[in-house]
Amino acid sequence: MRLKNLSPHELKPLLLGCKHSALISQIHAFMVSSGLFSHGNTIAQLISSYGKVGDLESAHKLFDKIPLRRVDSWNAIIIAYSNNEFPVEVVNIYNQMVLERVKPDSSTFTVALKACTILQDLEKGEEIWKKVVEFGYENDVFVGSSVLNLYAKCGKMDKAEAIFEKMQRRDIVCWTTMITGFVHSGKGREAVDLYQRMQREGMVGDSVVMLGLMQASANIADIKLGSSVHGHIIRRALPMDVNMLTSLVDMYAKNGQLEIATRIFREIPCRNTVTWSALISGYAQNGFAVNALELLIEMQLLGFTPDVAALISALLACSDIGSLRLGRSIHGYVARKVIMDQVLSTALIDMYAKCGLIYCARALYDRISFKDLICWNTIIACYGIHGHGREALSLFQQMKNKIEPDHATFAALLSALSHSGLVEEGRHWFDVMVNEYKIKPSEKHYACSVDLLARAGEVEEAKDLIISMETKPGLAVWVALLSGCHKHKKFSVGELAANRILELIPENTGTLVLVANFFAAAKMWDKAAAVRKLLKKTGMTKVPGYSAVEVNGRLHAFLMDDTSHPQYEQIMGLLGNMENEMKAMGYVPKTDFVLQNLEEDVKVKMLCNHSERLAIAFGLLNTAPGTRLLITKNLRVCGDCHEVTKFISVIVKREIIVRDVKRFHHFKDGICSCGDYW
DNA sequence: TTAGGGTTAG
Repeated sequence: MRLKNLSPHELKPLLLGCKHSALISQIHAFMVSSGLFSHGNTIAQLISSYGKVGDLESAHKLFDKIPLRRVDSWNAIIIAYSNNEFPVEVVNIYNQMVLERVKPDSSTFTVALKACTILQDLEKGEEIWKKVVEFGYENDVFVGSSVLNLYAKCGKMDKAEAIFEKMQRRDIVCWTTMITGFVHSGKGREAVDLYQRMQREGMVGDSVVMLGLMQASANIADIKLGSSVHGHIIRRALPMDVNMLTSLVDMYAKNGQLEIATRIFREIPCRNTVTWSALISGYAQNGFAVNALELLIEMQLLGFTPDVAALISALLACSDIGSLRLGRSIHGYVARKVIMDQVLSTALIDMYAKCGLIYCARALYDRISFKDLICWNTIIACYGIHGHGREALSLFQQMKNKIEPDHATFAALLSALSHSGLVEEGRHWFDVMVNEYKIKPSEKHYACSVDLLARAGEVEEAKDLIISMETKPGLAVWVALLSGCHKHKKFSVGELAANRILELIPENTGTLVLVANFFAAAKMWDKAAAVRKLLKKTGMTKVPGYSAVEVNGRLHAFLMDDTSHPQYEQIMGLLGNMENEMKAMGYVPKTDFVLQNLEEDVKVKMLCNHSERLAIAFGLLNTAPGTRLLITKNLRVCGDCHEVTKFISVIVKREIIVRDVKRFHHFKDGICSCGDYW
């Protein structure tokens, strides 16, 4: 290339097109030799060009050589660092600029505020904002949207709103920043309201706004909103790039519409890792653990490397089905290939705990130097489901000195106390939550407390707690009360709870079955029959109870009375032999748990076919003596099976862990970790 | 116009 005859004016477009550092250096050398170097504009351009190709060393060397640096040179270097993702350097250069009394302009402030956002450095950001006001840039939309984003990303939506309301001019980016800010802070409703206000003010949403609204739809589980956004995108012919399609997959998946999500996914021509992860997480979060894991394998077969999000979703799937072997192998993969972060560590803690290995969970937890809120909440919840209420409480005591507990912390704590029957502690911490931490109890908190009281037999107090609720009590609290009444045979309060549940017209069949079973236990056969009729009439059937056990890395699931299994005869034979031994040891079948009006011997036979027993027997037959078994059950484990498992643990000298929908039962030497309190 | 808002996860 001949540079000889070029003027500074002609150099600029040439520099703009440069993709290689060497070429820029050549132009740079030419400028020095031909005396054009002192031309300020072109120097800034040169710095910027070095920045664009990532050669920050050359950019900075050049910057250092400038004798009199004007704001455009400063901007060129600060933007170069910003674009190459060096936020700390951006802030340093900004500081240097202020020190040298160079007046920043709109670009400087914008970039500096963005750096503070990335660093989550609210203090520095606010200091910069003071300068913005001092130099009269507070009405600049670029600077304005940057400060909105700073507040939004630091979780200070109230401050963002205050500035937003005072803005004299708002462009689409300002609106979007607020909308996505609300979405990220879990306020999907506010995001939608703001979008509607934006429309009223004559603004038209672009692709970024639509992405935000799709997240809001997932956030507030509003599929109508999501599909109308989808329609809007099509009508306005907004570009359907892979990001947009990924968000659609994510939105439909999060709304439980997995067929639609999968259909869109299959039609995407060039999926990326995020697209895969979005669908994997959709499956995992909706309880389709096996589909999630299959998809993880499929993506790898097609040459994609799973990212952290995919692995975390896969771990969630492993937790769900209690697949320790797969969970461990993901842990191994992660340890070799991925940088361990807070989110991943927490997912691993959760996986080990849900697969029965609470001590592995604890070991991982102990290795984390800085624990965030969710990490603390997770370990407390883990001890809770294992029935270690005291340990959960002790962790909570440590936590509250280090970090502010939130509503989820108290939900985990109350649930832990409830599983361990720590009634007095439960009463105390519920009060502390309300009066000291000023957390308004949610349905979940009430449900835990009602559960705690009712399970301990304090059904009157539980009933009064429900009556004291400010909001209308939902299904969860009445169900908790009903379960307690069922357990303690408090049929009159129970009947009240059952009636309330029926008034609320539960969509969940499990809940109706619970009510029917309660009426049966109370020998209110007419009412029980009426509820069963209701179940049939509305076309609802009982969710089949099943139990699963992992043997040699494969998951085997059993339904109740599963005669189709190839080893059925052997399984029944083993159960029969063990039953004789158990009877000799003093076992009496608890036929109360068969909640139908049947003959006693038929009831006993029905108990024997409970799915957890089939899974246990299968596990015993197919693993080496002494192997610990983990059984996962999708419903609650029944009282008779609980008793039987205790005996089995003695007869076969094995640890047997049963994880039901609520919690763990760890059987060893005839004792259950739950102390028979569940 | 060199600058601001965007996809998956515990």
